[in-house]
Amino acid sequence: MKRGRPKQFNDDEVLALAMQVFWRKGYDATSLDDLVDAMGIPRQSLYRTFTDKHTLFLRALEYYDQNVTSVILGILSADAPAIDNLRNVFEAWKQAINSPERMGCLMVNTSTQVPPDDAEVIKIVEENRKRGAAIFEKTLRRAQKEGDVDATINPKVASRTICATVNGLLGMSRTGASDAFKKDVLASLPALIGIESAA
Amino acid sequence: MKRGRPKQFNDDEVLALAMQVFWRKGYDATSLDDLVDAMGIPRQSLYRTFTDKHTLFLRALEYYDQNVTSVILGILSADAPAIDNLRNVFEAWKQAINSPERMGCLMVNTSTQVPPDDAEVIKIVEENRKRGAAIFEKTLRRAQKEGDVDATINPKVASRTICATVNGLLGMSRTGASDAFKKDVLASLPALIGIESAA
DNA sequence: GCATTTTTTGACTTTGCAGTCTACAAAATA
DNA sequence: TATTTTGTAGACTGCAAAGTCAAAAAATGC
Repeated sequence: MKRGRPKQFNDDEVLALAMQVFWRKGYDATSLDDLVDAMGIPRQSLYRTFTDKHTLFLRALEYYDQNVTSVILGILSADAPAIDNLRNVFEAWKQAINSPERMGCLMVNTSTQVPPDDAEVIKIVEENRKRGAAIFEKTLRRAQKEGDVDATINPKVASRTICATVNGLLGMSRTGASDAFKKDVLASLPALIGIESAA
Repeated sequence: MKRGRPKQFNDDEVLALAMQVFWRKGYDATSLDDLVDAMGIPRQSLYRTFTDKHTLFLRALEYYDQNVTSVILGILSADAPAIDNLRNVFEAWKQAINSPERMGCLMVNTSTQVPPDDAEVIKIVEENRKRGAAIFEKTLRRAQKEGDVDATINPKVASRTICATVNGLLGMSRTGASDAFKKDVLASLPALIGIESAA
């Protein structure tokens, strides 16, 4: 049997809190005091559980991938007509871009913040993006097969373009792009895959 | 006549060097030693001339606006058929996005790096973006008047969408988006204003 | 030449950070 | 109840960073 005092916190719960801080402030601007305050655990417990700041950041990126990005991927992979999944993901992006916290996307933020020599972080960010674009493309191909999207659309080009556009808008949403600006860009996404805008 | 020992450097020249460092590394990751090394001036001269790190950053953003962004605006404002200006600006973006230094755009980088409460920086970034989108839109309207762009294109929506897409791609170019990815997205920009891709 | 003004120079101070140490508390087993 | 294990608490350390100071250097004006 396991002996000793049990932890008074749940690793995933406090990791989610750390992720929030990194998301809002970025890696460099986040101090250990910020993390300790937000996570609500003693500094020593943080080090015992997560090794150090950089390792905690890697864990936070993984957590984001598995708990935030995965929602998007789940929408795209839903057992429904592909066209519905595409429309739903547009709606989900709209929510993220219009969220009042204006935090953007942790992966997008990190991609312009990471130093060029931090291979571990770059790898996570790149894989996250590639996977997102790939699943969007796959869903788009299915929508074409199901006859809901024009077959002349190039699914790889369209998914990459949409990925870039959404990335850009997520970045801009942090510095207060206007509602009109965001609305215009969001409304033009459906046209990129040759379908009518919902609104 | 002016008295005292003359400066051994030119303010704008060293400001350009400081801008390069901020552009490559970002504000937080840039130390004063980095700046002093790159600018090639004594630390005290830096403080005398530019007050402090944050003020120097503001000056660097302004310098970027007036010397880098302005090139883009100049292309769009050239005394030539608007359609030519639009095609030329697509080409200029292509150059920036494919530049081997992979620095992206200082304004795009800053928009995901700036803390939410730094109103001065946010204002400069936002104005830079607004002005860019506005001049693109103006040129697009002129191209429509000149009969080279389909009149059914909504110039405001199209310019905003292109702005978001280019922003996204500039951000991605820092973490090594593939050449194929960048090429696909760049090639789909002309379609957003209803014209054929050059390549 | 000498006083005055401004820049240079490099050492200095201060601050804030990541990470560590130590003493103690709590909870589980025996 | 003693023992073991782990957690908590917060002071501490070392370092790198931003920013300062005072003396020397280089120019001008009297």
